[in-house]
Formats: sequence, C-alpha cells, structure tokens
Amino acid sequence: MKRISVLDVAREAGVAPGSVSRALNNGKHVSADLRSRVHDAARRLGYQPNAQARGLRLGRSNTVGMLINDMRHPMYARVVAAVERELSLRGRMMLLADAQNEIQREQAVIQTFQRCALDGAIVGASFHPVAATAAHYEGNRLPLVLIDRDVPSMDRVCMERRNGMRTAVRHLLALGHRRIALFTPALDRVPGGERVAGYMDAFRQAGLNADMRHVPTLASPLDDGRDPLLRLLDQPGPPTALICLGTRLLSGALHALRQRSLRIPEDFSVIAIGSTEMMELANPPLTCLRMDLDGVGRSAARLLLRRLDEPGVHAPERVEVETELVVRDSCGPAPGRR
Amino acid sequence: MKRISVLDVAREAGVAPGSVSRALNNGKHVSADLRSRVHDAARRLGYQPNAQARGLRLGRSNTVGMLINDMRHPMYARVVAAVERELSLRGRMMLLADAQNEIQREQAVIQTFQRCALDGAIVGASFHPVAATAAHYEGNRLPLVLIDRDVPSMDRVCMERRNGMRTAVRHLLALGHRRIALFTPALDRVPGGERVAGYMDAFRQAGLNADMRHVPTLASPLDDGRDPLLRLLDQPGPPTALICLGTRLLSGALHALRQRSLRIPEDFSVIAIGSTEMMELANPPLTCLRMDLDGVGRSAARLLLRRLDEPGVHAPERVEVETELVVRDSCGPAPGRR
DNA sequence: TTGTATGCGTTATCAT
DNA sequence: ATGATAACGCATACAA
Repeated sequence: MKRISVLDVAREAGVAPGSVSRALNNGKHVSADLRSRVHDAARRLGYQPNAQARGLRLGRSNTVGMLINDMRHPMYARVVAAVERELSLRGRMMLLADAQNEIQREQAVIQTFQRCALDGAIVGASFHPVAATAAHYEGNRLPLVLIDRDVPSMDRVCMERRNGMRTAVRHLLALGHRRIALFTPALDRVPGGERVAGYMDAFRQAGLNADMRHVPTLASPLDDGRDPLLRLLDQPGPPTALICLGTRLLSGALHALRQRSLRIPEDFSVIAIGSTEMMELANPPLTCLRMDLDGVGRSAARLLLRRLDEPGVHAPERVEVETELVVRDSCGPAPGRR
Repeated sequence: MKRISVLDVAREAGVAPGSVSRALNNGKHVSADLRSRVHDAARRLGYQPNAQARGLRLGRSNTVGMLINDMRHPMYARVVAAVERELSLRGRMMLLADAQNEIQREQAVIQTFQRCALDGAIVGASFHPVAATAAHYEGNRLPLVLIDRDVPSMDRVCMERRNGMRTAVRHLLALGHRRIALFTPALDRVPGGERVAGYMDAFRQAGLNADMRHVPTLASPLDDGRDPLLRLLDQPGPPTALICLGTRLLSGALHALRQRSLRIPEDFSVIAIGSTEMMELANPPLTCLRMDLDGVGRSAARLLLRRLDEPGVHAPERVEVETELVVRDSCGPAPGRR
C-alpha cells in the first residue's frame, strides 16, 4: 500500500498533475468541472498531500518551533498549551523542544529548528541571565519571539513582576505588616531581581525601610522553604507575613508555619506567587499573585504570526503581561495590631 | 543571504555534491582527506542540512507526533514532557497537537500527522469512551501508541487504577472507616469505572457492603466538589472519609469540610488522586494515589521507537503503569472508633 | 483553461 | 573512492 501522490490523483481524475495541485489549492484558473473531478478523485483515493514536498517547494513548513526550558513546570506547560491553541487556530503546527535549562541545548534546538525549515520560533523563559542567551539570537535569520527575555532588538513578551510585587507588598503594609519575608530564588536573575525591586518600591513609597534580612538568598525554586522560614521565625523581629513563589518553596514554608503553630491568617499572612488553582487547595485558600499565562502564550503566538504574515520589516515589538493580585483568605491584620 | 545547500558546500570543498552527503552522514566509501575537507567547508559556510528535503528523499521525518487532549491539564503536560525528553534522547523530534477532547479534532490531527510524514505518533488519553475512538485507529498505516486506551490490537500504555483504588480503600477500612465517599467524574468512562470497581473490590474482600450513595455521579473533573460533599455530609449516615480526584473537585471538597468545621484527619480523612506536589500545599499534606506520569510518557515513547526501529511485524504490546499510595497526614482513625 | 516541464535539497544508484 | 544523475512529491512558470 504505497503512498498516494498527485500523479495518482491525476490519473484517477484523467487530468494533468499540475491541474490537481491547482484544483486542490483553490487556484485561479480552473473550471468547476475539473475542480470537482479532482476533488472526487482525491477523496476516493484518500489523498493526503505530502507536507514535506510541499514545504520544500514553497520554502516554508507551516510549522512553528516552541523552545521551552522545563515542560515539567506547570506554568511553562500552560504557556505551551496557549501557544499551541493559538497556532492551530491559525492553521499552523507546533514543534516542541525542551532545552531543560541548558544554554547549550538551547543553541542545538534552534539549529534543529532551522534545519526543519520552520517558519519561526518562540523561545520560552529560561533560568539563565538574559544577556548571556540574548547574544545568540540577535541577527538570527529564523523569525523569533522571546518570552520573558527583554531584548530590545527583538520581538518579545515580557512578564511584569515589579508592579505586581509592589501591589502585593502594599496590600500587606495596609494590613499593618512591617516585617514581610520574600521567598523568590535567584535574586541576581531577572524574575527575582524585579520582584525585589517591587518589594523595595513599596516600602520606600510608604516611607518605610525594608529589612533585607527578610529576603534570603535561595538557590532554586525547587529548594524547600521550610528551613529558611524557620530561621527567620526564630530570630528576633520575626516576619509576620510571607510572599512566596508557589513551588516546593511554598509547601515547605507552610510546613514551617504549622510547625510553629502559626495560624493563617490570624498569626501569619501569606501571599503565593503562581497558579490560583493550586492555591485553592491550601487551607485557607491563599491570596496570590497571578499571571495570565494563557495571555503570554497567545501574545507570543500572535506576535510571531504577524511577523510571518506581514512581509516588510517592522520595528521589534514588546508586549507586556501584567500580574494580578487575587485576594483570598490568607492575609489578615498584622498580629498585635488589630 | 540565501540558504546554504550541499552544492555550496561541494563547491567550497571542491568535490561533488554526492560526496558531501556521504562525508557528512559518515558514509562507507570516503577517504579521510575528503571527509575532513567537506567537514571544514560545511563548518565554514555554516551549512545546515534541510530536513524537509532529507525527509522527502528518505521517506521519513525523524519526527513523532504527540496528540494530547488537554495540555492545560498538568497531568497530561507532564506526560508530554516525558515523551519529549525520551524522544530527544533518541534523536527524534516531537510535533505536538492538542485535540481538546473533541473526537473530530482527533481525526484531523491524525490526518495532519500523516501529511507531515511523521514516523509515528502517540495518542494521549481522552475523556471519551475508548471504543468510539479506537475504531478509527485500528489498521492505521501510521505507527501508533495509545495512552490510557486499552485496545488489544494496538501498542498501548495503560494506567492501572483498580488495584490502586483497592489499596486506598483498604487503607481507610483498616482505619475503621466504613462510609467512604468517592468523587471521580464520569463513572461510565474507563477511569471512573475502574476506580469504582476497585472501590467495590475492597469492600467485598473485607466482607462489607459498599454504600453506593457515597459514590455520586459527577459530570466533569472541573465541577466543584463542594455541594456534592455538603449533600452527603448533611444526610443521615454521612461519610467519614473521602477519596477524591485532585482537581477543582478536591478544592471544593476541602472547602466543604472547612464549612462544616471538620478537621483533617481528626474528624474526616481524605485521600487525593493526583500530583503529590500539589497535595503538599494542603494542610495537612494529603495522602494520595500517585501515578508515575514520567513513566507513562517514557514507556509510550520507547514503545513507539522500538516499533520504528524494528522493521518486522510484532504482536501489539501492552505496558501497564501502576498507581502508588503515598501516605501523608490526611488519614486518621474513623471518628468515634479510636 | 489546461498540460508540460522544471526545480526545491537530499540521498542513492550507477558509472568511472 | 569519487563523480554524475535520477528521484522523492509538489507547485509554478510557461507553453499550448
């Protein structure tokens, strides 16, 4: 059972191969009769045009690459889902590759993408510094959209964290908290750095001093937040609230609170950074800083598709996705303030 | 800046195009001298072989399709991640498509896969009945591996739920619970049905009668579990424990327990079905039925790759992935029994 | 409007 | 061992 090609359809319909192509692709100069004969023949034979041959001839693949850096992270997975959805809506396919946070693999993936003659690619967030990775992509001939890497010369979708963090801290300050812990990994990278900046903004704007002892250095989001929080709780002037990335860091921190018999929100307030659905499992449901991950994926896909559809050269575009504070039940007045 | 092809490399190296191909693909009859000259030239020009042309010529694409039915579901995303990882380890790429639980889209995706001349595909779990979808895949010419659809004539990776559920129920029975609620959607589909079967097994094997009023019909995993649990709690002979799919169903159920001031595990025991990481956020951390999703993805990929690498016709293979009971702090002795 | 012929970039076959 | 050439399946420029 060999593969069916245009020639088979042509023979079946009694027309020339070229006409088959024209008829099936809604070409301009083709009679209604020929068109229907070709369509019938194609259906009869179950003809499926070969995308590789088509792509080779046309110089494009109708496929977009998606480079992600850790698919196991639910946040990133969500972005991928949104990208896929938007692409399929616009008739394009998605080739997914996971670089697993290794810069070297990222390079290799982009090379693979080029070999596959992809129309373009979306490069997902990375745990690595922006500058180091950015250099490789500038002047690339494959149309690229970066996510969460703010390289001015390229199309990109950036996640706003500073304002969001400011809002969160302000929320706690308004409740009377003054000693607020912040658990976010890698303060020297963009995400962590931006959060700390927002954190300090809020204190400064309130005319207060932030105590940076409450912003410990944490290596990885996969670290357990229990010990760091216990350390803070046991020192003089312990925090009365915590803003924490919603990963293992958070489950560890919650564990620490239970261990010290601190009730949420009566004795201690918590704001999580991340998925709202997960935070509903906690008791009580956690107030959290939420990001529109669907929006991130959708924007990235649209940015790329626009770039592909519009031939001319445009200035690099920047889309910013905001963070939203979702208020639940995990924040209360600072203890002893009432 | 045109694309570099074999001809360019051939000219640069002063050899014939055919020799370039042989040299780069570690062909048999090629002198060390020519080989190094070609490699140098290729490197100098930054040559990237065109995968489409290569695929067209070779009749394969080095790419495998992954059809998933809801990428936004973290469980499925995890499987996709595992599949991708295994494939890339074996030098293959992954084309990802989301059928969004619409049978019709599933068909379309498979067609697309065929057009792309993919080497094979993995078809992920679906919310729909197995029989309805299975018929479409039998006798397909694209090598296929099904996940969570037990079609005897095809390669497949199945998730074992019945034994797992039996273990979970036994665990609760041993703690003295007799009225155990089970929240799993779509009892008429495979996942739900298997769980109910395991549930009944455990009761029967203990010489007890399961009260099926505690196994309500729930339309979707996205339903909120609050009202169903409140209804059960308010009727005579309320449940003292709950086994619940770890989705919105679960957050709703936990909400209901708080609403009735039932403490976990003193007043009520809970076993969640799903990701352990999420369940660590709950207070207390929930005992849960965990599935090795990485194993599911890995097995599916391996099954497919084996089928692709070994030319002959083998009997369809079936891999089963087990469920494991992870004991945490959410189960205690049945109240009033101690 | 329709048929014919060529080329996209590769690899395999056949000469040499 | 290496070079020339055909063929994979499709779409298009050109001829009719």
